[in-house]
Amino acid sequence: MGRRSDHSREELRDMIISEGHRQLAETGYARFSAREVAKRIGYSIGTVYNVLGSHDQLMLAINGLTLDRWQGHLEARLSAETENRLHRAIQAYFEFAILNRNLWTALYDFRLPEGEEMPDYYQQKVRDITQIVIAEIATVLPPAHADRAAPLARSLLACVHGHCFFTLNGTFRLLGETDPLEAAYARVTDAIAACSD
Amino acid sequence: MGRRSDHSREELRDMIISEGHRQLAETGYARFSAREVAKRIGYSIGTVYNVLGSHDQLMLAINGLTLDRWQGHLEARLSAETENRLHRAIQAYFEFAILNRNLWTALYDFRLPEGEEMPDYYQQKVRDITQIVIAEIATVLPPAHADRAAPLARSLLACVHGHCFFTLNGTFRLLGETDPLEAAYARVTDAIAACSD
DNA sequence: AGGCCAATTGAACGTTGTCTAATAATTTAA
DNA sequence: TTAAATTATTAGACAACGTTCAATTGGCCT
Repeated sequence: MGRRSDHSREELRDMIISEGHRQLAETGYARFSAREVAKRIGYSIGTVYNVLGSHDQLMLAINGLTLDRWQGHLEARLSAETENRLHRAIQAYFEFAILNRNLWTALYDFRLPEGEEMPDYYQQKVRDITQIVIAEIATVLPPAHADRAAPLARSLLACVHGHCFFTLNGTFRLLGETDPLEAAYARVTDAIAACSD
Repeated sequence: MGRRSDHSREELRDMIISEGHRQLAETGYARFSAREVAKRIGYSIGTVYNVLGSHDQLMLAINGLTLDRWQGHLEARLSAETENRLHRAIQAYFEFAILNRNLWTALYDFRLPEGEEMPDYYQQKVRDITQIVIAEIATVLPPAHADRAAPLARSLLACVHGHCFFTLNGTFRLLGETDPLEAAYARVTDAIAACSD
């Protein structure tokens, strides 16, 4: 067959990515397959490669979509919340990861070959999410220490990430930790207290 | 051919695991292949499967070896260190991960299928490493708060893990963080200070 | 109508994990 | 010392994967 009028190239790209997103959520990164995506949307494997370029670029696009959803989730949970916004943010972090286990895990399972950098559009998404956290940290820090907000936010992001990661990969269950969210929140309040001496 | 007298079953198992370990260190988890391991030790792929059982069990055994090395590295760096042992421990954590990037990363890239638990021998190795950290935390905590050592150690392990993870996967570089080790150490001292109020 | 060109295909290739029937060597039994 | 049982090892088969690409299809323009 040749040109098909029912989908533009742009629409087809979106179809592939969103079907891939759906499939990744179901099967997880290890069992994800571009062939299966092609089959499900009724196109051949060749078309997927013509439109997306490679497995890596497909994964990048899918993970990018996950980042969008994650940011949306975070903003939704944070909107109209006036007190304890930091606790709410950490809760939203965990919530998204647990509700979208396969998608969230794939963000870190997938890596470009050594030496290759993430494309700009992807890097920007990561920075955007980080910026939300920086802003939240800035509001709870004394104005005199406003310059500490960015490095502190990066560090606390890593800290919360670690707690979330150990929750999902079973390490915390193995070690007998029963309330990882509160543990993460405790580390955040400790750090802010230390910075507000 | 049949039985070969030059290697006992036990020796062959060790050969496979240590050659797999070597190959994992070189190529990383994504490109690791049991077939290649077989080729390098001069046995066929079938033998590897007869001795190890499956790709998953081979990975488990290899990651178990990595955990052994990690614990050894940590103990070596900590031995005969009398002051600032906690700082030294975090440094050793980062050092091992950076020096053995592919091996360390594979500890978290590899996961058993959903629902399957890590075997006991593997869980015990994780607990053993954790116990070292618990002991270190206990020594810097006021005796009155000795019961906080275990949960605090778990949480700080997750925190340091997050910093190390973001260092190796490029997130920290992306965000402009230049000294992740000291950031992690700051979080640890903050937590201990808060617990020693 | 005829030709151009973008879109699409599916077969081909090399690689992977996994399984299994066949084979070879060793140990045990007669 | 043979014969039988046991164990170790192999290589080929299978399905699935990512990737490439020559061939083909069908809409568009002149």
